[in-house]
Amino acid sequence: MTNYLPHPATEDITFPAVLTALGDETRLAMIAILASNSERAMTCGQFLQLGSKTALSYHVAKLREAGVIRVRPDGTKRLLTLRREDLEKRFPGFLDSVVASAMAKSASGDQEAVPESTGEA
Amino acid sequence: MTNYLPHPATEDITFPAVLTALGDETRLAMIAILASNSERAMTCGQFLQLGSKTALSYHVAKLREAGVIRVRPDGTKRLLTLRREDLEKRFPGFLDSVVASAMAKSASGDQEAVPESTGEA
DNA sequence: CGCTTAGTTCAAGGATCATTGAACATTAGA
DNA sequence: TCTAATGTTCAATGATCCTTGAACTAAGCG
Repeated sequence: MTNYLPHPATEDITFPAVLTALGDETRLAMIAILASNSERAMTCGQFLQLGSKTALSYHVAKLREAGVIRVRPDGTKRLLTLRREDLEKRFPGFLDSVVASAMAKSASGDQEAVPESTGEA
Repeated sequence: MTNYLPHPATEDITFPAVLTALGDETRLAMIAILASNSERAMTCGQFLQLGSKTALSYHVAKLREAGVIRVRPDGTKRLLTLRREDLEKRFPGFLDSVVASAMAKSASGDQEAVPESTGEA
């Protein structure tokens, strides 16, 4: 199994859990960054601007447990992706409106896309 | 001033606060009921199915402080309304997607519209 | 093996949350 | 004025949240 970190099945994602997971500035910023990065997978390390390693580990777990992101081990790293399709299936239009609002807010904070690692993971 | 209960101005409504306010089953249910009631004002008492008077008072305050609902005194009652236009101005499409998902979820719970008080308060 | 990179786990701490019951305030009606 | 209806406030309680630093695990490189 490439997938030993527990993720809820699509049908087990609940709306209050997703809302709660997104109702935190750090996590909302992570989602905005992930979305603005054109859906490319990102590592926890690429979010260090938002908090300490420990704090990020905590927030990543929250987002994963709520079903908002998928976390896949890759060497010593973790690759994070938005569960866009699953969320769209379950809560149509919701993620897009969240991302739009989250990016509008963080626009004042001048959120530039994270530089690509030219090769690959 | 008809409006002594503190409400945030439209431009002061923040996205994380709104998400946090909605990330609770009771409050989400209240929003779904308010929306399903065709935007008519409702009183706290009409939500007693969802919790005690004290608990409702608490949740109503949370929703008001986050800018999700407006609360207007009317006799001994409080009239609650969704701040639909303000939210739409600030987070376009968001409320509609939330209401849609919230009603889909509570559909299993068989949420019928609250009977109208045929006369008026 | 030894070292580095990347992230996790744990315990502790302070903050906020949601619920409860008792007491209170306000408005309206008899 | 007395009483009922509708909510609010307060203090207490147990749960959950977010952050921190220290210790740890796991993978890859030389």
